[in-house]
Amino acid sequence: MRVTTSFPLGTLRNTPSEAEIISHQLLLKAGYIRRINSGIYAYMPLMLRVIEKISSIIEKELNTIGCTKLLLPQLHPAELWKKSERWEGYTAGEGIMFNLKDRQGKEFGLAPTHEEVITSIASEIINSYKQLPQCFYQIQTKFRDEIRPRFGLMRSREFIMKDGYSFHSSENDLASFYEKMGIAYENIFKSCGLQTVGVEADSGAIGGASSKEFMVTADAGEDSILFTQSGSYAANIEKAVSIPSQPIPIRDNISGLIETPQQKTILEVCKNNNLDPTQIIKVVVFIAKFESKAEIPILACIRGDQHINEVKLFNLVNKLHNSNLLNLKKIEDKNIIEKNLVDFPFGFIGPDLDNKTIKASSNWNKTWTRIIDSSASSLSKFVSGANKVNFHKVFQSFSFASNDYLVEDIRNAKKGDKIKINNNEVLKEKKGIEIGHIFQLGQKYSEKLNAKFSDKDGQLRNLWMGCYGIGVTRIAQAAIEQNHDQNGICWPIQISPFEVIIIPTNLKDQIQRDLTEQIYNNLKINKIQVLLDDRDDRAGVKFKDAELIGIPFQIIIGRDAINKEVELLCRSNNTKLKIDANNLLETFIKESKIMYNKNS
RNA sequence: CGGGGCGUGGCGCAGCUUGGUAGCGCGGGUGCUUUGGGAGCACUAGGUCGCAGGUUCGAAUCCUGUCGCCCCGACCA
Repeated sequence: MRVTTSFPLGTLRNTPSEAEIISHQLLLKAGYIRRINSGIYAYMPLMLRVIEKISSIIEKELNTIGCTKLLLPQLHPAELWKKSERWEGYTAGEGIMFNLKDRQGKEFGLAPTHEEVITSIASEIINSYKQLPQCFYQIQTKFRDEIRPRFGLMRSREFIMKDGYSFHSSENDLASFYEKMGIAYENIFKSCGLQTVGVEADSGAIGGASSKEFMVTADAGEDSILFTQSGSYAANIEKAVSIPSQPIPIRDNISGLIETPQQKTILEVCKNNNLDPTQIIKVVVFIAKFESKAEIPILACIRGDQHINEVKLFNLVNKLHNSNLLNLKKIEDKNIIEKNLVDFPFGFIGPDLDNKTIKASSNWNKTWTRIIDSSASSLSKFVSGANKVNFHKVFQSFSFASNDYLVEDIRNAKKGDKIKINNNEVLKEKKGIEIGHIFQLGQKYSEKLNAKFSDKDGQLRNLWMGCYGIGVTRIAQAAIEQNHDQNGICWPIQISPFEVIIIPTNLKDQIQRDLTEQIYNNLKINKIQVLLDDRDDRAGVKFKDAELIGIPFQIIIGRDAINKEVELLCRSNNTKLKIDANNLLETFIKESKIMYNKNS
């Protein structure tokens, strides 16, 4: 490709002010993307080549394990999503699915994901266990009405995703395919030149039993990963399980009511009464709203020095009820409290708060669902709210054993926690960018969409399903976050838009021009992906742009052209080789091979 | 949705306090010079100052409303 005739670069001298993180700034400055609207971007020619590179790496790896590529519609009829009972949750309120009506008033959604469509197709074309297993995938634009799009392609409203769906005759077969997919994912990310870590994850709104996320570690990441140094454990903070520190034993001479005027926070209570946060149980109040319109008030109790993990709590509450949980909110708003509660001692609530605090006139369920984290339930003597304004209380040998209480893990694991009692390894924390996520869905969708097959015994059974996503455009940006320097992008060669860029320093020099053409044509004939910067600009301009756009190799043709000598420069480590033009192709092939092998 | 910031040519910004009809750097075009690290000189094109009202002889500037973008959070995955 020639820059002047077929591949305008569109680089900028100044960094657009809208970009906060380095990868986003570089994508804009180097002309890879242009913003059209919040969270909506155009992929410019350079970017499209990166996307195509990543896509073909994915395709190659997935085809190897027997997956089949197809392309599904992006406009989905609401009825399909109503069958899976996700329409409400995905469109109402804070749902992420863009939706619209056609001229007849029929409802549609713009696809954020494709479980419904693929399951409905699978149910039609898969009849027998003999056709299983089967895995379909596609690479396509997804639409998500993100509450807050940010950081360019990291969280955008339109993005390119590889999504795959597998179908199995048994849970075992699903589990083993899931493992195979995990390995394929590792190969894919390695082939893209990325350093990733696989972590246990929450399966969120997609649902299902087991799920694993693949993270690119980077400070700009939106997720937190907890892991041990040895690699024995790694999980998303939303999912991570750990052992909290030992509580400090509470002193013997304390009992009964403690007057705690205006002391609404754990810290204030501790400071004024010579207590430690580990001796206190804090009670946080939530309201859970379900698709069935049911509203259930929740008391969540946890040791004072620990924090509630709302994802864990959400999943738990969701399981307790046979309707979908739409939304779980802390109760803080005065109006909501006044409308639904009576004599509510906000700031002084204990785990034994009376059900009578819920007003008869309220829409809420009239019993508190009491969920106790095990960090709290293991305390036999502790301090908590006395359910009376300005008072706390010492609970002596209080037990959470009755039916009123549910003891579960709703605690946020944190760095410094141990993962096993007899193991001194502690958790460390890093930020990560989620670029892939694999799920064992089980039969959730096949059941709702009636996708069955005949098993060996002639019985109709629900298909077992897995689903597997990779953020293609997100990989591109994450790769920049991991591979750049002060001068610009340093693409891993596997996903670079070109392998090499030719920079003639002075095109007015006939000798340089001739040598440039000769080298360019020779590389092209030999199927090297080469960009020729044939702009009649000064050398400095072309050097700067080449560094900015991050092509891994530069061939510089300059004064020594008269001696048939050129330079081969490596972008990432800045090493320069002076070579005879006749040996250039050979040397380049050798050097690029080394780089391909190093990265993957 | 709450908090903060910002909307002035393709990009980065100044001007606004104290109203007088828009400016700088980069980028673009033409010419000459220059040619291995974002060149120099000269000329030049390009802006309903986000939008709508209002105040005023006169509004980028003051007032009201509105839309949008970015960041933090909530939320979401």
